[in-house]
Amino acid sequence: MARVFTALGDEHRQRILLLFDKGERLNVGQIAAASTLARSTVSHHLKVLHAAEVLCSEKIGKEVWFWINRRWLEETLDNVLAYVRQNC
Amino acid sequence: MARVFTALGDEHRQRILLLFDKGERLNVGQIAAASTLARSTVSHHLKVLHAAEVLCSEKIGKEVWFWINRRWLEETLDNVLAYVRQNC
DNA sequence: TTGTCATGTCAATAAATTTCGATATGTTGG
DNA sequence: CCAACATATCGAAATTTATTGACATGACAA
Repeated sequence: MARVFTALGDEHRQRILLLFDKGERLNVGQIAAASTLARSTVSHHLKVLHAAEVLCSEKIGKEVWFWINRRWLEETLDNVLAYVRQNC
Repeated sequence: MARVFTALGDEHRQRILLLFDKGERLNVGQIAAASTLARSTVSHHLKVLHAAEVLCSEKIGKEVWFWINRRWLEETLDNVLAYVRQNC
């Protein structure tokens, strides 16, 4: 769960997340095209986001499609918010 | 707002935040004593947390007291959660 | 004023992360 | 099989962040 905050605590990764429209899936090429970073760098950030379970992915043919793990994000933020309300 | 995630995305800073009981105020000495890090390192992390507005501080005499900015934390998490629910 | 205590700041080093190009892997179409 | 394509991975360099002890500051008490 702590990994989520690390993942979200980077400007480029935040930009990547903001690319996604509601329920949209994007492949690496689309994400890289919208970024100023090199493809391999984008790949690195996607790995971090995936490891934090913020993004899900599925490989279809040659392409890998990513989408936001809304459920996990919501659950994590909800838990932290509940903790704050109860203990802070 | 993005700074909050950066601030929370560090293990040592998370530990520091978890030290605080509900509504409690702690001074730098108490926080440093509960940590394995050097005092100057703790001071650095407190600065980061303060810059992100996660912690408030007040100097009283020789000591500086810190406490959690519950309102800001709650507001930030609430906003992000609302965004996620609406756009993800 | 002098000494002590709590904390902040500085400069140097260490460690972690980011970044990129080159290369590898795996997939599809010819 | 071969070529073209999408993506991942590797290794090195660059950048950022973390870490520390030494020193500075500022408050209080004697």
